[in-house]
Amino acid sequence: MTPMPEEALSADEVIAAAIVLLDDVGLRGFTMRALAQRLGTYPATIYWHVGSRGAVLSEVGGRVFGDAFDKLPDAGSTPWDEWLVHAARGYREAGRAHPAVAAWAVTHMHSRVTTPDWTEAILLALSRAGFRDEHLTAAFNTFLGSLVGWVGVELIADDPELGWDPEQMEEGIGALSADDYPTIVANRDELTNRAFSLRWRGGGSNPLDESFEFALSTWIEGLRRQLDRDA
Amino acid sequence: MTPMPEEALSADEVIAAAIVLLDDVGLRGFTMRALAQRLGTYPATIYWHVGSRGAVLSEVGGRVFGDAFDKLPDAGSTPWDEWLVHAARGYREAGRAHPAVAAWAVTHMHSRVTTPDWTEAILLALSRAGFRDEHLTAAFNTFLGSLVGWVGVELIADDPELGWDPEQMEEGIGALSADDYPTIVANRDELTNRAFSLRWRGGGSNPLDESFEFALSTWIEGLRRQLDRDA
DNA sequence: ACCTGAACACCGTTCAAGT
DNA sequence: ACCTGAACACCGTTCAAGT
Repeated sequence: MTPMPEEALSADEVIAAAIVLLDDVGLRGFTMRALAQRLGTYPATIYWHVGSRGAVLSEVGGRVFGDAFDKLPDAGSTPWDEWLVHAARGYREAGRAHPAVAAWAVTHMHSRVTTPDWTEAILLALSRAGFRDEHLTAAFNTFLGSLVGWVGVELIADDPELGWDPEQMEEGIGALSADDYPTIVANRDELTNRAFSLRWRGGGSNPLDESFEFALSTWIEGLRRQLDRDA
Repeated sequence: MTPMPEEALSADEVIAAAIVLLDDVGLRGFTMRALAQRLGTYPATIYWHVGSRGAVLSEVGGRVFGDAFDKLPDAGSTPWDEWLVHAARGYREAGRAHPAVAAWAVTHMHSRVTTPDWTEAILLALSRAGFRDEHLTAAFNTFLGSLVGWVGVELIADDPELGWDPEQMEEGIGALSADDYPTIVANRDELTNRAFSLRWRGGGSNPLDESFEFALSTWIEGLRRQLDRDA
């Protein structure tokens, strides 16, 4: 398990340990000191091999979503809508396996995290669908932003420190009056812990599979409609 | 500007100062000490009036998006699709006015931030559109997750500390080969700083208006198609 | 009720020094 | 080239004490 103590540490080992640490303690507990300790070394060693905390997280994101990309079918030979479904599910599965990474990725989506491979493949799929020029850009941003954003929202950590007091939330939802909030009250059982903003368990322990599949087909049907409109 | 030194501080004043501080220094620079200093008091005073840093941010989110909600038309008398357009633009405008708050909201979307008012109104609009029971939940999550997530992705801070090295990114995009990344290269000028993952300027200074409107109509057309399918 | 001032237990990051 | 050990300049939060 632990690397041979005689061997020099490698950047790859740092990234791998960072992923495990993030899974164990979340974004908040992910400190350079904790990471160094797990590797049996000192914080400055991390800086030497990878760089700052942000650099480590970027590399982690690249690794996690890069691996997910490698499992996808070929965007050039799969029907575009089918490929987008595979891509979205693949992104979400990678996120679900490492929720802290997915949460971080929402607010740090640049080319080191969403790699050129992802970018090219999504653009290729949308291009094969028929999107061109500024419509290609818009369709790309629509798909990627909706996907990365939605999954980030779903995978909120259920960390009471961050403002989720389960009892208080349940009580708050229960106290909403039918006069002021008729639609919520009429659907309370259905919505509780299933609707964003009416749940107190994050997507890690409480995945919203049905909603995700619904959202995914909404995005793709919507994109299809945009093609019809331009044609 | 500054409150009378004789007057006791109020929670409202703390929230108001917090919003200004967040606008000035971003999420990273938003510390309890800095907030206390701006109010001419001590960190413990913040704790007495509002609570922890997370509590302050929750209240800030509630205020920012609560004010945005108050400007929306009535969800019960506006056509559902039209109302969703207003709601989405209102949310995004509030986010653009306070990007740090929007970025925080993505990973902290619970009932104190996305208030019951928002939840009720969106549910009402979707209910009037024809969504029922589990389809109502799914449509709600689709709309809110896509919206909050997309805007959060758009409004990434352009903070070089966080991994955006402009020169390095521009160089990286320029170095992509046409063999490996034909679609990116063919559309490079169109995509650079306009496509998520190929930009190095966040949505605060570089808004992606066209893509947002495209995304919004994609979501709504997609939802319409879901209704057709069930009917 | 409201605030002060200090303290506790941490952080990320840098750097001189070692091997 | 790779790592140690310590230091710097911060954090969020708590708490006894004041008024």
